Amino acid sequence: MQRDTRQRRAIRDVFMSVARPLTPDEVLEHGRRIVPSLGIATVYRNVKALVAEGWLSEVKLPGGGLRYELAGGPHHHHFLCRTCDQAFDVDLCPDEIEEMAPAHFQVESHELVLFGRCEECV
Amino acid sequence: MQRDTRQRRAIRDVFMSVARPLTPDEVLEHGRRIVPSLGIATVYRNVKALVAEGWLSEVKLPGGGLRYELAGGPHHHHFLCRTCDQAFDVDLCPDEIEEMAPAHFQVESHELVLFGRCEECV
DNA sequence: ACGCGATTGAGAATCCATTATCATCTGGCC
DNA sequence: GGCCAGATGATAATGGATTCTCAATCGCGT
Repeated sequence: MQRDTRQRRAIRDVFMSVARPLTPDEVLEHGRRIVPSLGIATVYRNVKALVAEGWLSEVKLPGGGLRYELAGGPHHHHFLCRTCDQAFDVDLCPDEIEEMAPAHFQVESHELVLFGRCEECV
Repeated sequence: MQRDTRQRRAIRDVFMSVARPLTPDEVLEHGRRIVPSLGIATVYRNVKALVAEGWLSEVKLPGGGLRYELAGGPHHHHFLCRTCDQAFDVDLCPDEIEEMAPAHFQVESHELVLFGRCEECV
């Protein structure tokens, strides 16, 4: 059966305290403040498992690789800082957004990304 | 100096006739209908050169690698078909979109992507 | 405390997109 | 037609993200 390890607990704590989409490297960096020996393979394994059990969801932003965030939250979008490459949540969403598709196209979901400089990098 | 080769002409023709963002592989596939010997390295080289001279622009969509489209067109967004993975243009754009950022964040640009099934794949 | 099977972590291996290499080919000028 | 530097194309090499391997470690039920 699945065991409750320090590493897995640390990874969950990271997502709960940081509250924004994180790359595996960011998870590693934050997680090592809790469990210094944490390895990247463990991050990938646990993130994958947490996605499978529905606790995390994948966030695909233009450009780089996948990020992950707590699943189950309300609909929202993201802001990607061009300077520090951190992603942040954006709570608003224009409601007419899915009516913009070409005729005869079926829209299933959408993603809106703002690019710029975050508060720290302005 | 730069020479006007069959391959480069074919690649330009592909973008002008297809009129949607293309991956290098899609450019190769379409280009081979014009110049069957076309190689992927030539596609990458020419696409890169066409971006450098401002004739093409890069399109970064969530997930996979880069796509390219004719530069200089009006502001627009994209639709990505989950079934055939082809990208299409979406001409509309909600105008309040860049006002959604968190306070103290500077927005420089934005990207909106609709996901679903294109006309062919419905 | 014991034992075992799940988990970890370091490094190797893999995957995929892109770029470099280099012998061959070819546009454009004479 | 002939030259030759730029261009091509097959293949190898690269780089970055992710996964695999496997010996060592460690939850957890007994």
